[in-house]
Amino acid sequence: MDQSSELYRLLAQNGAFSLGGAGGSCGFPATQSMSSSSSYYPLDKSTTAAASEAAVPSAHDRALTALKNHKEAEKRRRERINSHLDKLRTLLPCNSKTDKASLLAKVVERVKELKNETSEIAELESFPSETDEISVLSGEQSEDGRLVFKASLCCEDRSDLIPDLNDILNSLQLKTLRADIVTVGGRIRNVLLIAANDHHSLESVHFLQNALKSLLERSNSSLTSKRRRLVLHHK
Amino acid sequence: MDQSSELYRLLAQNGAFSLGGAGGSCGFPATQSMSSSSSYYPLDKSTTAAASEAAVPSAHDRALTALKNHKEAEKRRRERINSHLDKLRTLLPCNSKTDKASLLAKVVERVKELKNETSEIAELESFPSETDEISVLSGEQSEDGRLVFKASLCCEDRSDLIPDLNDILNSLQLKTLRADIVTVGGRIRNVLLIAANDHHSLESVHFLQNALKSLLERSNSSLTSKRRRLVLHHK
DNA sequence: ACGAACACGTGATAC
DNA sequence: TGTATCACGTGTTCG
Repeated sequence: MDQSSELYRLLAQNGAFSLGGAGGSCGFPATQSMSSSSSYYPLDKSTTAAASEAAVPSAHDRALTALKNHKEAEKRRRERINSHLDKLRTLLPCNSKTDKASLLAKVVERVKELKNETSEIAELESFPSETDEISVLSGEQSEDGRLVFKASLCCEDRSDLIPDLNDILNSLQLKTLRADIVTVGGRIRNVLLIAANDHHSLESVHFLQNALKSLLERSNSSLTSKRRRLVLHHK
Repeated sequence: MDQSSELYRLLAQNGAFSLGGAGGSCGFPATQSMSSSSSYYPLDKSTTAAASEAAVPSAHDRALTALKNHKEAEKRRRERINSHLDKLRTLLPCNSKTDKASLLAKVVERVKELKNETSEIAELESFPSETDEISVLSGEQSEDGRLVFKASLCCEDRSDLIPDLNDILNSLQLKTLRADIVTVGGRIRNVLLIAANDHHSLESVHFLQNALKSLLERSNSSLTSKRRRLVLHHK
Protein backbone atom coordinates (compact mmCIF):
# COMPACT_ATOMS: atom_id res chain seq x y z
CA MET A 1 0.00 0.00 0.00
CA ASP A 2 2.21 2.75 1.28
CA GLN A 3 5.32 0.98 0.06
CA SER A 4 4.51 1.42 -3.63
CA SER A 5 3.92 5.10 -3.33
CA GLU A 6 7.13 5.32 -1.44
CA LEU A 7 8.88 3.57 -4.28
CA TYR A 8 7.12 5.79 -6.71
CA ARG A 9 8.79 8.76 -5.16
CA LEU A 10 12.12 6.98 -5.12
CA LEU A 11 11.83 6.23 -8.82
CA ALA A 12 10.96 9.82 -9.52
CA GLN A 13 14.06 10.89 -7.70
CA ASN A 14 16.27 8.47 -9.58
CA GLY A 15 14.76 9.68 -12.84
CA ALA A 16 14.63 6.07 -14.03
CA PHE A 17 11.18 6.40 -15.57
CA SER A 18 9.18 9.07 -17.29
CA LEU A 19 6.04 9.81 -15.39
CA GLY A 20 4.61 12.83 -17.12
CA GLY A 21 6.71 15.41 -15.35
CA ALA A 22 9.84 14.78 -13.34
CA GLY A 23 10.08 14.69 -9.59
CA GLY A 24 8.05 16.97 -7.42
CA SER A 25 6.34 18.90 -10.19
CA CYS A 26 4.26 15.93 -11.32
CA GLY A 27 1.62 16.32 -8.68
CA PHE A 28 3.07 14.16 -5.98
CA PRO A 29 4.86 16.51 -3.60
CA ALA A 30 7.81 14.60 -2.26
CA THR A 31 7.97 16.62 0.89
CA GLN A 32 8.72 14.57 3.96
CA SER A 33 8.86 11.43 1.94
CA MET A 34 12.26 10.28 3.09
CA SER A 35 11.52 10.68 6.75
CA SER A 36 8.32 8.68 6.50
CA SER A 37 10.00 6.03 4.39
CA SER A 38 12.64 5.43 7.01
CA SER A 39 9.84 4.69 9.42
CA TYR A 40 8.42 2.12 6.98
CA TYR A 41 11.73 0.34 6.51
CA PRO A 42 13.82 0.28 9.68
CA LEU A 43 16.37 -2.04 8.03
CA ASP A 44 17.09 0.58 5.44
CA LYS A 45 20.58 0.36 3.98
CA SER A 46 20.82 1.78 0.50
CA THR A 47 18.42 4.58 -0.12
CA THR A 48 21.20 6.36 -2.01
CA ALA A 49 21.38 4.25 -5.19
CA ALA A 50 24.55 2.11 -4.96
CA ALA A 51 24.11 -1.04 -2.87
CA SER A 52 27.78 -2.09 -2.85
CA GLU A 53 28.19 -4.21 -6.03
CA ALA A 54 25.08 -6.32 -6.51
CA ALA A 55 25.13 -7.65 -3.01
CA VAL A 56 22.01 -8.74 -1.08
CA PRO A 57 19.24 -6.73 -2.69
CA SER A 58 17.58 -4.50 -0.15
CA ALA A 59 13.86 -4.56 0.34
CA HIS A 60 13.73 -1.30 -1.49
CA ASP A 61 15.53 -2.62 -4.54
CA ARG A 62 13.48 -5.79 -4.75
CA ALA A 63 10.22 -3.96 -4.53
CA LEU A 64 11.57 -1.38 -6.92
CA THR A 65 12.30 -3.93 -9.62
CA ALA A 66 9.00 -5.59 -8.88
CA LEU A 67 7.20 -2.36 -9.53
CA LYS A 68 9.21 -1.85 -12.69
CA ASN A 69 8.32 -5.34 -13.93
CA HIS A 70 4.73 -4.73 -13.08
CA LYS A 71 4.69 -1.51 -15.03
CA GLU A 72 6.27 -3.07 -18.10
CA ALA A 73 4.06 -6.15 -17.97
CA GLU A 74 1.01 -3.98 -17.85
CA LYS A 75 2.27 -2.06 -20.84
CA ARG A 76 2.79 -5.28 -22.76
CA ARG A 77 -0.71 -6.39 -21.90
CA ARG A 78 -2.15 -3.13 -23.17
CA GLU A 79 -0.19 -3.43 -26.40
CA ARG A 80 -1.38 -6.99 -26.90
CA ILE A 81 -5.02 -6.01 -26.50
CA ASN A 82 -4.64 -2.95 -28.69
CA SER A 83 -2.90 -4.89 -31.43
CA HIS A 84 -5.88 -7.23 -31.59
CA LEU A 85 -8.18 -4.26 -31.74
CA ASP A 86 -6.12 -2.85 -34.59
CA LYS A 87 -6.42 -6.13 -36.44
CA LEU A 88 -10.15 -5.95 -36.03
CA ARG A 89 -10.11 -2.40 -37.32
CA THR A 90 -8.52 -3.57 -40.55
CA LEU A 91 -10.94 -6.48 -40.89
CA LEU A 92 -14.10 -4.49 -40.37
CA PRO A 93 -15.52 -1.72 -42.53
CA CYS A 94 -14.18 1.15 -40.47
CA ASN A 95 -11.24 3.47 -40.52
CA SER A 96 -8.43 3.40 -37.99
CA LYS A 97 -9.96 6.21 -35.95
CA THR A 98 -13.09 4.47 -34.75
CA ASP A 99 -13.60 4.19 -31.05
CA LYS A 100 -12.79 1.10 -29.12
CA ALA A 101 -16.39 0.88 -28.00
CA SER A 102 -17.93 1.44 -31.42
CA LEU A 103 -15.46 -0.95 -32.93
CA LEU A 104 -16.40 -3.65 -30.44
CA ALA A 105 -20.07 -2.94 -31.10
CA LYS A 106 -19.53 -3.61 -34.78
CA VAL A 107 -17.57 -6.71 -33.94
CA VAL A 108 -20.45 -8.01 -31.87
CA GLU A 109 -22.82 -7.52 -34.79
CA ARG A 110 -20.44 -9.27 -37.15
CA VAL A 111 -20.02 -12.25 -34.88
CA LYS A 112 -23.77 -12.48 -34.45
CA GLU A 113 -24.17 -12.66 -38.21
CA LEU A 114 -21.53 -15.31 -38.31
CA LYS A 115 -23.38 -17.36 -35.74
CA ASN A 116 -26.45 -17.40 -37.96
CA GLU A 117 -24.64 -18.15 -41.15
CA THR A 118 -22.26 -20.85 -39.98
CA SER A 119 -25.11 -23.20 -39.29
CA GLU A 120 -26.37 -22.66 -42.81
CA ILE A 121 -22.86 -23.05 -44.14
CA ALA A 122 -22.61 -26.37 -42.38
CA GLU A 123 -25.77 -27.51 -44.10
CA LEU A 124 -24.52 -26.31 -47.44
CA GLU A 125 -21.26 -28.15 -47.09
CA SER A 126 -22.96 -31.50 -46.93
CA PHE A 127 -24.57 -32.83 -50.07
CA PRO A 128 -28.17 -33.96 -50.40
CA SER A 129 -28.78 -37.29 -48.79
CA GLU A 130 -29.90 -40.38 -50.73
CA THR A 131 -33.04 -40.70 -48.66
CA ASP A 132 -36.06 -38.43 -49.00
CA GLU A 133 -36.38 -36.08 -46.06
CA ILE A 134 -38.67 -33.33 -44.85
CA SER A 135 -38.09 -31.18 -41.80
CA VAL A 136 -39.92 -28.10 -40.60
CA LEU A 137 -38.29 -26.54 -37.58
CA SER A 138 -40.68 -24.14 -35.91
CA GLY A 139 -38.54 -21.12 -35.34
CA GLU A 140 -37.18 -20.55 -31.92
CA GLN A 141 -36.16 -17.00 -32.72
CA SER A 142 -38.94 -14.52 -33.34
CA GLU A 143 -36.99 -11.65 -34.80
CA ASP A 144 -38.66 -8.34 -35.59
CA GLY A 145 -41.82 -9.64 -33.96
CA ARG A 146 -42.79 -12.07 -36.69
CA LEU A 147 -42.28 -15.82 -36.62
CA VAL A 148 -39.38 -17.17 -38.63
CA PHE A 149 -38.70 -20.84 -39.17
CA LYS A 150 -36.70 -23.14 -41.35
CA ALA A 151 -37.96 -25.82 -43.73
CA SER A 152 -35.84 -28.43 -45.43
CA LEU A 153 -36.78 -30.72 -48.28
CA CYS A 154 -34.49 -33.34 -49.78
CA CYS A 155 -35.69 -35.52 -52.66
CA GLU A 156 -35.17 -36.52 -56.28
CA ASP A 157 -34.72 -33.49 -58.47
CA ARG A 158 -37.21 -32.41 -61.14
CA SER A 159 -37.48 -29.16 -63.01
CA ASP A 160 -40.91 -28.23 -61.68
CA LEU A 161 -40.08 -28.80 -58.05
CA ILE A 162 -39.11 -25.25 -57.24
CA PRO A 163 -42.14 -23.64 -58.93
CA ASP A 164 -44.43 -26.07 -57.16
CA LEU A 165 -42.72 -25.29 -53.89
CA ASN A 166 -43.18 -21.62 -54.57
CA ASP A 167 -46.87 -22.11 -55.28
CA ILE A 168 -47.30 -23.83 -51.95
CA LEU A 169 -45.59 -21.03 -50.07
CA ASN A 170 -47.64 -18.41 -51.90
CA SER A 171 -50.90 -20.15 -51.17
CA LEU A 172 -49.98 -20.26 -47.49
CA GLN A 173 -48.94 -16.59 -47.64
CA LEU A 174 -45.48 -17.51 -46.44
CA LYS A 175 -42.56 -15.39 -47.45
CA THR A 176 -39.19 -16.91 -48.30
CA LEU A 177 -36.39 -14.93 -46.77
CA ARG A 178 -33.65 -17.24 -47.97
CA ALA A 179 -33.46 -20.28 -50.20
CA ASP A 180 -30.38 -22.46 -50.27
CA ILE A 181 -30.71 -24.99 -53.04
CA VAL A 182 -28.15 -27.71 -53.58
CA THR A 183 -28.49 -30.37 -56.21
CA VAL A 184 -25.97 -32.95 -57.29
CA GLY A 185 -26.38 -36.12 -59.26
CA GLY A 186 -30.10 -35.74 -59.64
CA ARG A 187 -30.73 -35.24 -55.95
CA ILE A 188 -31.88 -31.88 -54.57
CA ARG A 189 -32.06 -30.36 -51.16
CA ASN A 190 -33.82 -27.10 -50.40
CA VAL A 191 -33.25 -25.29 -47.14
CA LEU A 192 -35.72 -22.46 -46.84
CA LEU A 193 -35.85 -19.68 -44.30
CA ILE A 194 -39.49 -18.79 -44.08
CA ALA A 195 -41.29 -15.87 -42.47
CA ALA A 196 -44.92 -15.98 -41.34
CA ASN A 197 -46.98 -12.84 -40.98
CA ASP A 198 -49.11 -11.76 -38.04
CA HIS A 199 -52.24 -13.86 -38.54
CA HIS A 200 -50.28 -17.10 -38.76
CA SER A 201 -50.49 -19.69 -36.06
CA LEU A 202 -48.52 -22.83 -35.54
CA GLU A 203 -51.17 -24.53 -37.65
CA SER A 204 -49.54 -23.07 -40.74
CA VAL A 205 -46.42 -25.05 -39.97
CA HIS A 206 -48.38 -28.29 -40.09
CA PHE A 207 -50.08 -27.18 -43.27
CA LEU A 208 -46.71 -26.60 -44.83
CA GLN A 209 -45.42 -29.94 -43.64
CA ASN A 210 -48.33 -31.78 -45.23
CA ALA A 211 -47.98 -29.82 -48.44
CA LEU A 212 -44.30 -30.71 -48.63
CA LYS A 213 -45.14 -34.33 -48.04
CA SER A 214 -47.58 -34.41 -50.93
CA LEU A 215 -45.03 -32.56 -53.02
CA LEU A 216 -42.48 -35.24 -52.27
CA GLU A 217 -44.90 -38.02 -53.27
CA ARG A 218 -45.78 -36.20 -56.46
CA SER A 219 -42.06 -35.93 -57.18
CA ASN A 220 -41.80 -39.69 -57.68
CA SER A 221 -44.34 -39.65 -60.52
CA SER A 222 -42.02 -38.42 -63.25
CA LEU A 223 -43.80 -35.73 -65.19
CA THR A 224 -41.06 -33.66 -66.76
CA SER A 225 -42.93 -30.62 -68.00
CA LYS A 226 -41.20 -27.75 -69.61
CA ARG A 227 -38.71 -25.86 -67.50
CA ARG A 228 -40.02 -22.71 -65.90
CA ARG A 229 -38.01 -19.85 -64.56
CA LEU A 230 -37.80 -19.69 -60.81
CA VAL A 231 -39.43 -16.80 -59.00
CA LEU A 232 -38.61 -16.59 -55.35
CA HIS A 233 -38.75 -13.66 -53.01
CA HIS A 234 -35.29 -12.65 -52.14
CA LYS A 235 -34.25 -10.60 -49.23
CA MET B 1 -1.24 19.50 -14.01
CA ASP B 2 -0.72 20.49 -10.44
CA GLN B 3 -4.32 21.49 -10.07
CA SER B 4 -5.69 18.00 -10.37
CA SER B 5 -3.45 16.57 -7.74
CA GLU B 6 -4.43 19.44 -5.57
CA LEU B 7 -8.07 18.58 -6.09
CA TYR B 8 -7.28 14.97 -5.49
CA ARG B 9 -6.16 15.84 -2.03
CA LEU B 10 -9.18 18.02 -1.50
CA LEU B 11 -11.48 15.20 -2.48
CA ALA B 12 -9.70 12.89 -0.13
CA GLN B 13 -10.28 15.33 2.67
CA ASN B 14 -13.97 15.68 1.87
CA GLY B 15 -14.30 11.91 1.70
CA ALA B 16 -16.59 12.31 -1.28
CA PHE B 17 -15.07 9.42 -3.21
CA SER B 18 -13.57 6.07 -2.41
CA LEU B 19 -10.02 5.95 -3.60
CA GLY B 20 -8.72 2.69 -2.25
CA GLY B 21 -7.99 3.95 1.20
CA ALA B 22 -9.21 7.16 2.75
CA GLY B 23 -7.22 10.29 3.18
CA GLY B 24 -3.51 10.29 3.78
CA SER B 25 -3.12 6.52 3.96
CA CYS B 26 -3.75 6.05 0.24
CA GLY B 27 -0.22 6.83 -0.77
CA PHE B 28 -0.52 10.51 -1.45
CA PRO B 29 0.61 12.28 1.69
CA ALA B 30 -1.51 15.37 2.05
CA THR B 31 1.12 17.22 4.02
CA GLN B 32 1.45 20.84 3.13
CA SER B 33 -1.26 20.56 0.53
CA MET B 34 -3.35 23.50 1.65
CA SER B 35 -0.52 25.94 1.82
CA SER B 36 0.65 25.13 -1.67
CA SER B 37 -2.88 25.21 -3.02
CA SER B 38 -3.40 28.70 -1.78
CA SER B 39 -0.37 29.74 -3.76
CA TYR B 40 -1.89 28.17 -6.90
CA TYR B 41 -5.21 29.94 -6.47
CA PRO B 42 -4.79 33.43 -5.03
CA LEU B 43 -8.50 34.14 -5.55
CA ASP B 44 -9.39 31.38 -3.19
CA LYS B 45 -12.71 31.86 -1.42
CA SER B 46 -14.28 28.61 -0.36
CA THR B 47 -11.77 25.99 0.54
CA THR B 48 -14.02 25.06 3.44
CA ALA B 49 -16.92 23.39 1.58
CA ALA B 50 -19.89 25.83 1.66
CA ALA B 51 -19.60 28.64 -0.91
CA SER B 52 -22.54 30.68 0.37
CA GLU B 53 -25.60 29.08 -1.32
CA ALA B 54 -24.64 28.10 -4.88
CA ALA B 55 -23.13 31.45 -5.64
CA VAL B 56 -20.34 31.99 -8.13
CA PRO B 57 -18.54 28.65 -8.23
CA SER B 58 -14.97 29.01 -7.16
CA ALA B 59 -12.14 27.74 -9.31
CA HIS B 60 -11.79 24.90 -6.85
CA ASP B 61 -15.39 23.82 -7.15
CA ARG B 62 -15.44 24.04 -10.89
CA ALA B 63 -12.33 21.96 -11.30
CA LEU B 64 -13.62 19.62 -8.63
CA THR B 65 -16.82 18.87 -10.50
CA ALA B 66 -14.82 18.62 -13.70
CA LEU B 67 -12.64 15.96 -12.16
CA LYS B 68 -15.72 14.19 -10.84
CA ASN B 69 -17.33 14.23 -14.29
CA HIS B 70 -14.14 13.01 -15.83
CA LYS B 71 -13.91 10.13 -13.41
CA GLU B 72 -17.49 9.07 -13.98
CA ALA B 73 -17.25 9.41 -17.74
CA GLU B 74 -14.18 7.24 -17.74
CA LYS B 75 -16.03 4.66 -15.69
CA ARG B 76 -18.93 4.69 -18.14
CA ARG B 77 -16.51 4.24 -21.01
CA ARG B 78 -14.92 1.25 -19.32
CA GLU B 79 -18.31 -0.29 -18.65
CA ARG B 80 -19.34 0.21 -22.24
CA ILE B 81 -16.26 -1.53 -23.58
CA ASN B 82 -16.47 -4.33 -21.04
CA SER B 83 -20.14 -4.95 -21.76
CA HIS B 84 -19.30 -5.49 -25.39
CA LEU B 85 -16.53 -7.82 -24.41
CA ASP B 86 -18.97 -9.74 -22.24
CA LYS B 87 -21.37 -10.05 -25.16
CA LEU B 88 -18.55 -11.45 -27.22
CA ARG B 89 -17.76 -13.89 -24.43
CA THR B 90 -21.27 -15.30 -24.64
CA LEU B 91 -21.17 -15.48 -28.43
CA LEU B 92 -17.86 -17.29 -28.69
CA PRO B 93 -16.96 -20.75 -27.46
CA CYS B 94 -15.32 -19.65 -24.24
CA ASN B 95 -16.26 -19.31 -20.62
CA SER B 96 -16.64 -16.01 -18.83
CA LYS B 97 -13.15 -16.17 -17.36
CA THR B 98 -11.14 -15.92 -20.54
CA ASP B 99 -8.70 -13.08 -20.83
CA LYS B 100 -9.48 -9.94 -22.70
CA ALA B 101 -6.53 -10.55 -24.97
CA SER B 102 -7.29 -14.22 -25.67
CA LEU B 103 -10.92 -13.36 -26.20
CA LEU B 104 -10.01 -10.72 -28.75
CA ALA B 105 -7.65 -13.16 -30.44
CA LYS B 106 -10.52 -15.60 -30.88
CA VAL B 107 -12.73 -12.80 -32.12
CA VAL B 108 -10.14 -11.90 -34.74
CA GLU B 109 -10.12 -15.49 -35.97
CA ARG B 110 -13.88 -15.59 -36.11
CA VAL B 111 -14.15 -12.39 -38.05
CA LYS B 112 -11.52 -13.62 -40.48
CA GLU B 113 -13.62 -16.71 -41.14
CA LEU B 114 -16.62 -14.51 -41.60
CA LYS B 115 -14.78 -12.41 -44.16
CA ASN B 116 -14.15 -15.50 -46.26
CA GLU B 117 -17.60 -16.93 -45.96
CA THR B 118 -19.73 -13.85 -46.46
CA SER B 119 -18.47 -13.38 -49.99
CA GLU B 120 -19.38 -16.96 -50.75
CA ILE B 121 -22.74 -16.48 -49.12
CA ALA B 122 -23.38 -13.51 -51.37
CA GLU B 123 -22.63 -15.68 -54.37
CA LEU B 124 -24.90 -18.40 -53.09
CA GLU B 125 -27.79 -16.01 -52.69
CA SER B 126 -27.94 -15.34 -56.39
CA PHE B 127 -29.03 -18.10 -58.72
CA PRO B 128 -27.08 -19.43 -61.69
CA SER B 129 -27.15 -17.06 -64.63
CA GLU B 130 -28.69 -18.00 -67.98
CA THR B 131 -25.42 -17.42 -69.79
CA ASP B 132 -22.48 -19.80 -69.60
CA GLU B 133 -19.67 -18.38 -67.52
CA ILE B 134 -16.18 -19.33 -66.40
CA SER B 135 -14.06 -17.37 -63.99
CA VAL B 136 -10.78 -18.27 -62.33
CA LEU B 137 -9.68 -15.67 -59.86
CA SER B 138 -6.00 -16.12 -59.06
CA GLY B 139 -5.98 -15.89 -55.31
CA GLU B 140 -4.89 -12.66 -53.81
CA GLN B 141 -4.52 -14.16 -50.37
CA SER B 142 -1.81 -16.76 -49.92
CA GLU B 143 -2.73 -18.19 -46.56
CA ASP B 144 -0.60 -20.82 -44.87
CA GLY B 145 2.04 -20.28 -47.53
CA ARG B 146 0.23 -22.07 -50.33
CA LEU B 147 -1.71 -20.44 -53.14
CA VAL B 148 -5.48 -20.45 -52.84
CA PHE B 149 -7.82 -19.28 -55.57
CA LYS B 150 -11.42 -19.42 -56.57
CA ALA B 151 -12.92 -20.93 -59.72
CA SER B 152 -16.49 -20.51 -60.86
CA LEU B 153 -18.32 -22.41 -63.57
CA CYS B 154 -21.88 -21.73 -64.63
CA CYS B 155 -23.50 -23.78 -67.39
CA GLU B 156 -26.29 -26.20 -68.28
CA ASP B 157 -26.52 -28.99 -65.76
CA ARG B 158 -25.75 -32.62 -66.50
CA SER B 159 -25.22 -35.53 -64.16
CA ASP B 160 -21.62 -36.18 -65.15
CA LEU B 161 -20.46 -32.60 -64.79
CA ILE B 162 -19.23 -32.84 -61.24
CA PRO B 163 -17.28 -36.10 -61.73
CA ASP B 164 -15.66 -34.64 -64.84
CA LEU B 165 -14.79 -31.52 -62.94
CA ASN B 166 -13.30 -33.65 -60.21
CA ASP B 167 -11.20 -35.55 -62.72
CA ILE B 168 -9.79 -32.30 -64.04
CA LEU B 169 -8.84 -31.09 -60.59
CA ASN B 170 -7.24 -34.42 -59.74
CA SER B 171 -5.19 -34.50 -62.92
CA LEU B 172 -3.89 -31.02 -62.14
CA GLN B 173 -3.20 -32.08 -58.54
CA LEU B 174 -5.44 -29.33 -57.26
CA LYS B 175 -7.21 -29.78 -53.99
CA THR B 176 -10.76 -28.57 -53.47
CA LEU B 177 -11.15 -26.89 -50.13
CA ARG B 178 -14.75 -25.94 -50.67
CA ALA B 179 -17.37 -26.60 -53.30
CA ASP B 180 -20.57 -24.59 -53.41
CA ILE B 181 -22.92 -26.05 -55.96
CA VAL B 182 -26.21 -24.44 -56.83
CA THR B 183 -28.53 -25.74 -59.50
CA VAL B 184 -32.01 -24.61 -60.36
CA GLY B 185 -34.13 -25.19 -63.43
CA GLY B 186 -31.48 -27.21 -65.19
CA ARG B 187 -28.78 -24.59 -64.76
CA ILE B 188 -25.80 -25.21 -62.45
CA ARG B 189 -23.16 -23.02 -60.94
CA ASN B 190 -20.10 -24.36 -59.14
CA VAL B 191 -17.98 -22.07 -57.02
CA LEU B 192 -14.82 -23.88 -56.01
CA LEU B 193 -12.20 -22.84 -53.51
CA ILE B 194 -9.03 -24.46 -54.77
CA ALA B 195 -5.64 -24.92 -53.18
CA ALA B 196 -2.43 -25.39 -55.17
CA ASN B 197 0.60 -27.10 -53.68
CA ASP B 198 4.20 -25.90 -53.65
CA HIS B 199 5.28 -26.83 -57.19
CA HIS B 200 2.37 -24.99 -58.79
CA SER B 201 2.90 -21.86 -60.80
CA LEU B 202 0.39 -19.48 -62.26
CA GLU B 203 0.49 -21.70 -65.36
CA SER B 204 -1.75 -24.15 -63.55
CA VAL B 205 -4.43 -21.51 -63.39
CA HIS B 206 -4.46 -21.20 -67.16
CA PHE B 207 -4.47 -24.97 -67.50
CA LEU B 208 -7.51 -25.09 -65.31
CA GLN B 209 -9.22 -22.34 -67.23
CA ASN B 210 -8.74 -24.16 -70.53
CA ALA B 211 -9.91 -27.41 -69.04
CA LEU B 212 -13.06 -25.76 -67.76
CA LYS B 213 -13.67 -24.25 -71.15
CA SER B 214 -13.50 -27.62 -72.84
CA LEU B 215 -15.71 -29.01 -70.11
CA LEU B 216 -18.27 -26.35 -70.87
CA GLU B 217 -18.22 -27.15 -74.59
CA ARG B 218 -18.54 -30.83 -73.87
CA SER B 219 -21.52 -30.01 -71.67
CA ASN B 220 -23.59 -28.93 -74.68
CA SER B 221 -23.28 -32.34 -76.33
CA SER B 222 -25.90 -34.14 -74.28
CA LEU B 223 -24.53 -37.51 -73.26
CA THR B 224 -26.50 -38.46 -70.21
CA SER B 225 -24.56 -41.40 -68.89
CA LYS B 226 -25.57 -43.16 -65.73
CA ARG B 227 -25.43 -41.12 -62.58
CA ARG B 228 -22.32 -41.45 -60.49
CA ARG B 229 -21.88 -40.56 -56.88
CA LEU B 230 -19.91 -37.40 -56.28
CA VAL B 231 -16.51 -37.64 -54.63
CA LEU B 232 -14.96 -34.35 -53.71
CA HIS B 233 -12.35 -33.60 -51.13
CA HIS B 234 -13.94 -31.80 -48.29
CA LYS B 235 -12.20 -29.79 -45.73
C1' DA C 1 -14.26 25.73 -22.22
C1' DC C 2 -16.00 21.18 -22.38
C1' DG C 3 -16.74 16.35 -23.20
C1' DA C 4 -14.82 12.17 -25.37
C1' DA C 5 -11.35 9.00 -25.93
C1' DC C 6 -6.79 7.34 -25.01
C1' DA C 7 -2.36 5.56 -22.49
C1' DC C 8 -0.40 5.33 -18.31
C1' DG C 9 0.88 3.84 -13.50
C1' DT C 10 -0.98 1.83 -9.60
C1' DG C 11 -3.38 -1.30 -6.00
C1' DA C 12 -5.80 -5.48 -5.69
C1' DT C 13 -6.32 -10.15 -6.57
C1' DA C 14 -5.91 -15.09 -8.31
C1' DC C 15 -3.01 -18.97 -9.09
C1' DT D 1 6.92 -16.73 -4.01
C1' DG D 2 6.51 -14.39 -8.62
C1' DT D 3 3.44 -13.63 -12.44
C1' DA D 4 -0.53 -13.10 -14.67
C1' DT D 5 -5.09 -10.16 -15.10
C1' DC D 6 -8.27 -6.50 -13.91
C1' DA D 7 -10.48 -1.85 -12.43
C1' DC D 8 -9.48 2.48 -11.15
C1' DG D 9 -8.08 7.47 -11.18
C1' DT D 10 -5.36 10.48 -13.56
C1' DG D 11 -2.98 13.45 -17.23
C1' DT D 12 -3.32 14.56 -21.89
C1' DT D 13 -5.01 15.47 -26.37
C1' DC D 14 -8.52 16.40 -29.82
C1' DG D 15 -12.85 18.34 -31.78
